[in-house]
Amino acid sequence: MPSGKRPNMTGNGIESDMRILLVEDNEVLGNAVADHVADDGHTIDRARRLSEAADALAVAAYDLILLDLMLPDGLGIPFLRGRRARGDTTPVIILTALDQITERIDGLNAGADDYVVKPFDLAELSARIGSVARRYSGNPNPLIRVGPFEVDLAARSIRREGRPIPLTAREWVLFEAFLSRPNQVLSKAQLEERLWSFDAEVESNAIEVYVSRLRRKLDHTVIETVRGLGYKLGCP
Amino acid sequence: MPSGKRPNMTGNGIESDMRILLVEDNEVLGNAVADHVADDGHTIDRARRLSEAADALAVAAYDLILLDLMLPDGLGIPFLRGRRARGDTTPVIILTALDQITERIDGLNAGADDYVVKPFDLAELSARIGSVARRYSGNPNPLIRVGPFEVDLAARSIRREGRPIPLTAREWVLFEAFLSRPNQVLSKAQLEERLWSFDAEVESNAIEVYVSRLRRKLDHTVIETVRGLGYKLGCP
DNA sequence: TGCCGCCTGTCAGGTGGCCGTAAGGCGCGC
DNA sequence: GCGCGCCTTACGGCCACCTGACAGGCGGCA
Repeated sequence: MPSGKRPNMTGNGIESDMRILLVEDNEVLGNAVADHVADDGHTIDRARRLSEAADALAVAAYDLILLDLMLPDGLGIPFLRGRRARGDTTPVIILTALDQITERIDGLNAGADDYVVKPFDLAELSARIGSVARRYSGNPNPLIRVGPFEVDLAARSIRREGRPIPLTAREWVLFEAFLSRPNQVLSKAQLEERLWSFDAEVESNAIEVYVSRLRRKLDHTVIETVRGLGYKLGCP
Repeated sequence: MPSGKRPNMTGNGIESDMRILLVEDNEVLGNAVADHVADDGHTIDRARRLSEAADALAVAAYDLILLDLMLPDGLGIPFLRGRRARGDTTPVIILTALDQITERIDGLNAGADDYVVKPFDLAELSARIGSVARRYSGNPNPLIRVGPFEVDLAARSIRREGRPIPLTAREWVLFEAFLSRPNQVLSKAQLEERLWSFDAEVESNAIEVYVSRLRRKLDHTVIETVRGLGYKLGCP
């Protein structure tokens, strides 16, 4: 979620313009939705298959995704689940023709924020978009900037130039540890205690391995080695 | 690293930790937070009502306030707004329950720097505290000026005109030794004891070598030779 | 239920930096 | 000139660290 827009999203009912990705292969329905949403003042991009959606999401950050569940190259649910698993927290509204409870539940379980059932009233879609916007405007997770990265602690996500970087549980805890004591050297013992609580029976170079993995995923300059003492966060 | 248990070897002996005021009436949550924050190395004071908080703030300066919004003698938002109106800029992190969305937004508008939603992960709280520390870090750690150098003992870093100068472990310990006894001649025996504890026998000109290395990295005038006695820090 | 993929902790090989030593040179005092 | 203390450079050994690889575990999915 681009921070520049957040100040407008005060949750007072005043919704700012959002950048929305519409994933829908049906031309007629898609065009209608796109026009309507654009009329509402939002910026909308269009994807007609999951692969196109993935490309778009890799390039830019969106405030909301409108996701059809049946695409030419796959189903929306696994797609959504996969993105959530990788740490992407972009709000999602599901557009589904399958008026079946199980699909809806699957969708919400997979991490969707809301759904509308086709055929739907465009005014209802506007209302749902507004609802999601309001919900997230009431939850403007503060972003922390670390070098080129934007960290959202509540969402447990970290992005570089809008692109989310998936971290595993341990990797995240480690990174969090560095964030909690900026500009300070953390010894391996301190980090071990943080990662494995007190029952630390880790008798290997696990810390080194996780530091290595973090560096590979983020940037090799993010974590600085202080020989003989430990590690510290690189640039502030 | 031999022994490594000397407090002055780690550079963490100097506290760059924050003084934090926790304003929270819930005993269980408050104790948990207080313990965890203390474990992070910060100093924490406890207030259970706004009146106590006001008293504490009148007596001492704090680096950070953790503020619950529902206190027995009033709400946190007006309290915060009042302090901001009076020019107090102490960073504030709001502790709020999930269902207090509007209060959260009011809180940020009232001048809070961040918030965490109860129930929150203590590790996340640590990270947010670190974040606030970094955001407000004009000087998170006390800087010592030695001639053209800026020394940050906690971060174990030394800079010249902003450019960091990397020091090895031994070099740093040696430099620290001079810093701890400014304007005083240190004999080679004293320095050896500091560098190699008591046990290790060093039968060479190691001290001379390290002094030379330090001079090359820093400046040839930083360490003065007192022939026959030892060395002393150059600049006053 | 069984299969498969991801996470996790461990290990070993490799490497680069740090460390202590030694040796040669310089300058000061005698 | 000579001795002594100090400075500097060079070098081999060692160790902290890095990273690729792998087996076990766990959960998701068919």
